[in-house]
Amino acid sequence: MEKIIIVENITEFSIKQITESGQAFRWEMETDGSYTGVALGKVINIKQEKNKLIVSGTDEEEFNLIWREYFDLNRNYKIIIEEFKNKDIHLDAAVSYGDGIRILNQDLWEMIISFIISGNNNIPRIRKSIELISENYGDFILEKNGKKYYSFPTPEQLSKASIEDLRGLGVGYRDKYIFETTKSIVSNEVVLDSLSELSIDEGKKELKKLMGIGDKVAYCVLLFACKQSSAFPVDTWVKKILTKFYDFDKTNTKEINKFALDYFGVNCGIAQQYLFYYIRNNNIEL
DNA sequence: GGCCAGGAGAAAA
DNA sequence: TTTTCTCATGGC
Repeated sequence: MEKIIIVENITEFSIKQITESGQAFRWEMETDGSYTGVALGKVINIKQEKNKLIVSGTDEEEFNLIWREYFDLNRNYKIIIEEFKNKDIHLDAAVSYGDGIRILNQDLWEMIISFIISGNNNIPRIRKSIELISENYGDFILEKNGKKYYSFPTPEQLSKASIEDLRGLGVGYRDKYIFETTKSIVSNEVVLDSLSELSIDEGKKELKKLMGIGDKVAYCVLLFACKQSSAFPVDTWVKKILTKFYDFDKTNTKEINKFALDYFGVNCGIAQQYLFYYIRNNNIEL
């Protein structure tokens, strides 16, 4: 019998918006409107009814210990959103459209590989590759409704894959990046344990030692796995946002980050997520 | 059939 | 130091 708990009084939270906003790749909507996700080596299902969550696959103790932090429920979004709403009409619209988005606190290693795959790629194909990697190199967790779920492999598990093996999973030319990065982690050439304690600049510098990680991917990793809400990833969509909404067309990463921090504030990474989701899902005049 | 996708590395300027 | 070219792949 599966464990089911009910969590009440959850505000500024939409499981749909959170899992469909392009920050996580292993959540899927079920036919009943609930969402099943694989994260932290576990499988959980969440059905949301306004401010109430019906969560299966965990218990209260584990929810408070792990999932509360994963869903960033310890952060007060009311204050952040209020500040964004008063910033300008674009961010106001983006925040309204993305109502309920929170920045997940995901596994560092999984984010590194996931966003290496994301480069010059599209979200459905990124999801597909991550799924295949998990099926082939992760651990079997459980079977539910005829579907088997696998954890994301550890660096040691993934190190068993050759470049050719990885190419077979649809990652394209990123096969070498994944192979080399995995090797760097397994050999302790780059140590992930204390990465979250570094400053944002030091963290980026460390991450960029890994093959396949540049400024954009490093900021995604820092934002989605290291609680660096000032990390401001700039992809093709955010570039459009900056030029069209903010008349800012500089391409230098340092200058962009200075602008983002000065204008949006210390939570510019969170602003970025609302804007990204907004422009990506609306055909706004470009 | 060219263009695009949550870019990065290597070569060239 | 900054710009340009190339990379694998599926969807349109």
